[in-house]
Amino acid sequence: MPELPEVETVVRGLQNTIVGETISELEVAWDKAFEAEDAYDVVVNKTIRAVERRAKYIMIKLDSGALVVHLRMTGKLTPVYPEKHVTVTLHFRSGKSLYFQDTRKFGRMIYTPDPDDMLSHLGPEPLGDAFIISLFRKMLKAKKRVIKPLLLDQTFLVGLGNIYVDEALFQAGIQPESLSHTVPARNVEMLHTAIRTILQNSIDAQGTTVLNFSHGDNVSGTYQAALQVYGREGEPCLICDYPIKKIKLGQRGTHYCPKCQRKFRR
DNA sequence: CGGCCATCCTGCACGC
DNA sequence: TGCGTGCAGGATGGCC
Repeated sequence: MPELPEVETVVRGLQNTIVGETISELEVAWDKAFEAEDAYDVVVNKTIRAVERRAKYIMIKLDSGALVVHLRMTGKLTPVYPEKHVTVTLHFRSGKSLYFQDTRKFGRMIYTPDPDDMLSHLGPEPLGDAFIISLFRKMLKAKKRVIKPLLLDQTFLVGLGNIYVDEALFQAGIQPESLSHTVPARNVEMLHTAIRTILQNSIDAQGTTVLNFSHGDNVSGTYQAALQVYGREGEPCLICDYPIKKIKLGQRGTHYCPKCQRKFRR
């Protein structure tokens, strides 16, 4: 499933392939996948001026306004016609097309006249220069929440999905049920490093590696090799050999090592 | 405000 | 083998 690194990879690809293309036709095969305040044809005859990423959203900027795309779990944007599960197609004057393929149909493409406004509720970018340790410490202190659901909350911090959160908390030695404001500075520092390292490494890997995501915890490719707790319930911790535990937290499967990760509550 | 739940949707794993 | 059931996930919205 696409998390921030895969979205970043998609954006970089689109920057090289669709900027400058003019939309000649919009084809909506699955009605819920496309939203626009006005009629669908607002995008027709508009030219793509830039493609940017914000959080896990892809912003396809037009002469005016933008198409904001969220791939959710199974969405893909591809210039090659996929046989199945195409929800939206952008046809270009050049004769080329861009297909939004989405097996599970959770993904959305939304036309908005003001993309920055639409995405203004989102938290800071973890890989941005502004995301420094002192800021992160303040952010965690300001909330009194269970840390895992907090890190998944995109209005708090963007980019982390269920898999990366489990991995980052493991690397930082923090038990997922810990309360955000009680985590010691040392562990906050480790968490900050873990989040940035995991995301950056994953972006770097996707530039050169074809990752094959199949389903749930059945993840293959180099990505899987990097997973230390996610999907490893009952298997030995790579540090201490104690069996990895799986619990339900905020409706999400949560994996951690009961020995290596401390529960900070006060 | 925070925690919890359902919702969306499909494919896959599991048990009988 | 074949069927039914449950689970996985990101984001949103409703409820208490």
